[in-house]
Amino acid sequence: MILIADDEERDRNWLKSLLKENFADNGPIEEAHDGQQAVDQALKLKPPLVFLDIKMPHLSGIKAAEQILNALPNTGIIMLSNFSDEVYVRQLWKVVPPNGVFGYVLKNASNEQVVEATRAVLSGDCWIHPGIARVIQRTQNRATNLTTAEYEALVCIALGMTDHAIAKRLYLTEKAVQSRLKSLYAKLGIPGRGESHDTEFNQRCRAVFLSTKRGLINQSELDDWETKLAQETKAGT
Amino acid sequence: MILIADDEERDRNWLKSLLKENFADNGPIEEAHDGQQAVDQALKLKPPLVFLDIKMPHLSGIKAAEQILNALPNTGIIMLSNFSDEVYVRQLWKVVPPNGVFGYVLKNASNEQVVEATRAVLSGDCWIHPGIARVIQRTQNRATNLTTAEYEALVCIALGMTDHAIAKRLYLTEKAVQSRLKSLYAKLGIPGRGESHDTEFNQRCRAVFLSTKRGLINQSELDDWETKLAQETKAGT
DNA sequence: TATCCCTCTGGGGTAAACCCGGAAGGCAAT
DNA sequence: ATTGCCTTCCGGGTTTACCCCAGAGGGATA
Repeated sequence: MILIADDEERDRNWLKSLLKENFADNGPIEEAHDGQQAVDQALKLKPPLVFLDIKMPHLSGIKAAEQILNALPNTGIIMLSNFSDEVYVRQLWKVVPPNGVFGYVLKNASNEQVVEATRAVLSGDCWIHPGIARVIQRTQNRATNLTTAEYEALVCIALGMTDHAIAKRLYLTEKAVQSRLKSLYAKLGIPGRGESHDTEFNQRCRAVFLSTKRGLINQSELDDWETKLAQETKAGT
Repeated sequence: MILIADDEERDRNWLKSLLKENFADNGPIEEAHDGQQAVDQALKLKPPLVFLDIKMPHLSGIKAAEQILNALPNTGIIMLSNFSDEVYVRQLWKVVPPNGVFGYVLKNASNEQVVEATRAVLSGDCWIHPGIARVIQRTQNRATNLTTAEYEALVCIALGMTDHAIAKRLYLTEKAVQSRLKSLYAKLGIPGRGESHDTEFNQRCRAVFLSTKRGLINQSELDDWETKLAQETKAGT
């Protein structure tokens, strides 16, 4: 029994036919169309292996994985993602138990790679797509890894908030916010006003650009944050 | 004879099998792996119909279409895209001849939609994916459509440039840059400092956020702009 | 021709974003 | 406990981005 959760029909079909060819003895293949269905199906059917697309309506693949692993820690999880976004690796690291079994494959992976990953997870190993190896490296590097404080500030400026608005929202001084931003700029390697005379940057926008480029943040995540923000400010007033 | 240009093997195979099933009498199906190959193949084979993925290495689908249409104006073009990004519609509108024959389908289209689009273009009609209908509407709406000047400014702030840097680059006054930005903010509907007391925004970052959300700009386009920028500044000094 | 819109220009002001140094707190090491 | 290190926070300054006003030239439309 293998469960596939993906909102795109084409990807589901592709994966299903691939699994049917190579893993016919692992029982039937079930499908889910969003994160919530994936959790429901997983808790009911208790499959040993679940494929989860990261970007799904209602409930992201990460959160679905969290809920599934809470109830059934021995479930093997293979995440599917379109991009090697650092946001996701970052979140996933917090969710997966230290010795959990999981795989991470990009959607542009070859068929062989997917089969390999599936085989690995089924036999209790992990399989990480080579494309995100350096991303994981970066999340563990002191000089470039962002702290939670810096990450919060990053999300806020990416949404277009002012220092004052960020301060009010996070219960900080404006100075504290600026301090966070300052260290954020430093870690992203953005030159200040004095240095690097040939290229002038608006650090705030530059930080957003570079972070998006490196996959520290991405649009769909930001959209989630924005709706969350709108709800809280509505409740707050 | 039908030519398919896409850098993703999976998408090529999907499209190829789909075409073979439904359009077997249209001759063989040729493939290209990037934009440059697509142009070369098209000029050599002169196929009546070409599928072009927008996001390809070396040469984007848009530019490939431009070159192909320059040499063979009667070629039918069907663009493939992952997202309903306004940038592309914007560019495509300039490239395609007024009465040119083309289609635009998103990659999450159903098989039926692709067949429909193919049939339409082969018989001399256009086929536009419903998902981007409103985008096209927006590109023709006075109040929300961005002018070239505003678009240039948008790209620059998205890259993280300061007013001064933008002015120097576009040979303008800082005042002119600010003027462009002001009208840009207005069209995006971003409130200024005085108005809307509950929500404060850094207009600059907010503009980038909203534009990305609405598909006016996207990361891969910005990356292209940045390399172009780096080259020109290198040549300029 | 008259009208509209876009764009650039100018002066002059306010508030926000950024720079400097310094100091309180947690954490690890020895 | 002391020393170091890092993160986070604070205060006093400078620069940049944004605001309001008004006006003029170019281009398209009618």
